[in-house]
Amino acid sequence: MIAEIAFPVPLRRTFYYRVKEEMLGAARPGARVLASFGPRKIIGMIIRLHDDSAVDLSGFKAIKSAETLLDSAPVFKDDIPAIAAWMQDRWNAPIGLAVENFFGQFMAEAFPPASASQDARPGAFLTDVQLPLLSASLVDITAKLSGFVGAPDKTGAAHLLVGPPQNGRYDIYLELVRKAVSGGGQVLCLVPDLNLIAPFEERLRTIFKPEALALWHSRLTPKQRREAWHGVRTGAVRVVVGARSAAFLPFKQLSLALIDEEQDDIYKAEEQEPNFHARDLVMRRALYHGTCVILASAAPSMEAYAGVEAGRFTWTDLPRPTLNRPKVTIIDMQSRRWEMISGPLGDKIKNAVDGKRQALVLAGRKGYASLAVCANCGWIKRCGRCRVPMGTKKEGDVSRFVCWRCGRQEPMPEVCPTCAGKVFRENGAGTQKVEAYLKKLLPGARVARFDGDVLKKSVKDARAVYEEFKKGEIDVLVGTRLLARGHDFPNLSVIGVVDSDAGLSAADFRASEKIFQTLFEAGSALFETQAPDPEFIVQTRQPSHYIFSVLPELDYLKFAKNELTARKDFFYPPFSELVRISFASFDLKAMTDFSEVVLAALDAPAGDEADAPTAEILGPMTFNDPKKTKVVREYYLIKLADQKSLAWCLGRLRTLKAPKTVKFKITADPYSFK
DNA sequence: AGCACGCCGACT
DNA sequence: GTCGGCGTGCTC
Repeated sequence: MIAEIAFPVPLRRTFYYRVKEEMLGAARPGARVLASFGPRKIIGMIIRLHDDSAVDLSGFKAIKSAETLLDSAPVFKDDIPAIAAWMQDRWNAPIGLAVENFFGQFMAEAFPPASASQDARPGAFLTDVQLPLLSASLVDITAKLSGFVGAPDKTGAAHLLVGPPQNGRYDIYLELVRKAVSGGGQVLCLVPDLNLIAPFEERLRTIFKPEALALWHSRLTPKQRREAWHGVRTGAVRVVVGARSAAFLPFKQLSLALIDEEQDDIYKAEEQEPNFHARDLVMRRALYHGTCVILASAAPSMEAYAGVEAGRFTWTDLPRPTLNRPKVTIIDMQSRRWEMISGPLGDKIKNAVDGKRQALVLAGRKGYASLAVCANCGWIKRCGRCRVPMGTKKEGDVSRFVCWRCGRQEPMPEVCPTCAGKVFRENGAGTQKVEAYLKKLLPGARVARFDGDVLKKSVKDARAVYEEFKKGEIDVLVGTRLLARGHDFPNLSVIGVVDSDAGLSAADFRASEKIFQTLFEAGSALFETQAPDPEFIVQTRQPSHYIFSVLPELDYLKFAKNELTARKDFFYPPFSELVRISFASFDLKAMTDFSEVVLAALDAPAGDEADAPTAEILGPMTFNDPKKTKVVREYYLIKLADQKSLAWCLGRLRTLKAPKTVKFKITADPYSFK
């Protein structure tokens, strides 16, 4: 018997080992084995087993034998070999690293199989505390979704719960989680970031005993990590609230997976191998657990929405008050190049304050300005490390340069180093600059700021600012996108967005989606306000962008239908699978020569490979690396019809090795286009 | 990723 | 003459 083994190394391939006689009975795909790998001994996972005759072993000097078997019984309910292979086909994740992510620090540990007795009494995990009665508007919604939890399917369905986080979303979560656990299963609650874990856990803690509840995120101590992981494995833990890496936990029997803010692209792990998308991974795992997946969002991703259009997913609306539909105004900033707060927006804020109402102003970024230019000679300060233009921030009366990329700070010189000019023009509006401007514009008004810097300085102070605004002790609050999502301020009458198109990159096919989502979430806060005639004012330098033609109605469905049609017409996800291949080199010719080789490899000549899919190729997009001016870069986007073609394409690309002078990177399902 | 092998610079 | 820098290559 021959075993194909994946090792925790960044290689997209398996290795052949002989299975020893005494191991024959117990060796099976999914079992971990110790084997000598080059000069060392490491733990890998059996991915497949073959009869000796079925494998061509010529061309190998020797075939080693796997030494010891760690697992006599499966650790995971899921088919990990299949999932890891799929992660390699889908995200170009090295198969062995994909496997390793499921075990984490416990990869080399052997554990006794979980006993069956531990999950005998689901009631034992609940406290005696009863959930408060649901408000009438939530009863039907909860009943509908509960039905899915009780009758999970195996078709890969998901259920969308659509609406802003305040309107009872958490009340529904609690009901569903309780129902799932009462039915004898486990629950995974995935949240986008660390600070959403605590409030969620707090609410769960009222109905679950502490030992039945676990948190999972990057800042756990080793001890907490161990307890949570083994608790999930043995079934002692019934509910996990975690960030995206919780998608890999060894659930014994998952009966509900809840993905909060499903549209957040933080769920795509792109910076580190193995790359994966937590939402898609959980949905794949759900197939093995027969789990009900709930995707919650105020503005669902196009992937989720497409599932609804195709009839694969269901859609449930949260109640949404419609009496206070805000008036939306788009302000064209092209002719107002030097204005930060346009006249109309300034007037509305002033009116709001005069009428004892409140205003929220969202700026594109924290800090003061995004760019400082010498007014005399045009000199621009650049970061010594990153080569990107530096922004400025103020501490008291002292201005400093800050790099937006690496955070490095430098003192601002008295005079321009090239022309000795004394005046710097500071372009681009950060929260500090907007705050300063509004304080001048509205003498007497109470203006405050809430952004990452305030939060970093003191969480308590930031909290206080937030509470003061909520209580009406602050008239105008200036903040970043941090403030856009899911708040209710009853006396809010105006929301202004200063640089709404700051993130509208032409290269990113998801740019419209992202901008609509943030603006929609921000605008939605006005649906909740008690103030009459709320106004949502959005400044942009690209008013002709189609996003601003659908924004005024603040109608997600209208946007989604539009956007989905555009995606279909231009053959973008979710209608195609995307691969980005990027090249970087000091040597332009070597780079272009190699990229030609790569493109030729995808363009399978007729007869050479009959089953080669057709790929639509976009590019090259060429640019200089701002970090190192001598490096040239380019990338292509490859669009493929389905996951099978995607797997073929990645397999083909993997066989190509770049010359030493050229850096070559493959990104499957890319989310960032900087 | 590790780990070995290998080929050039500064040391007891 | 040797210790050790990290470039390159390999793992069934």
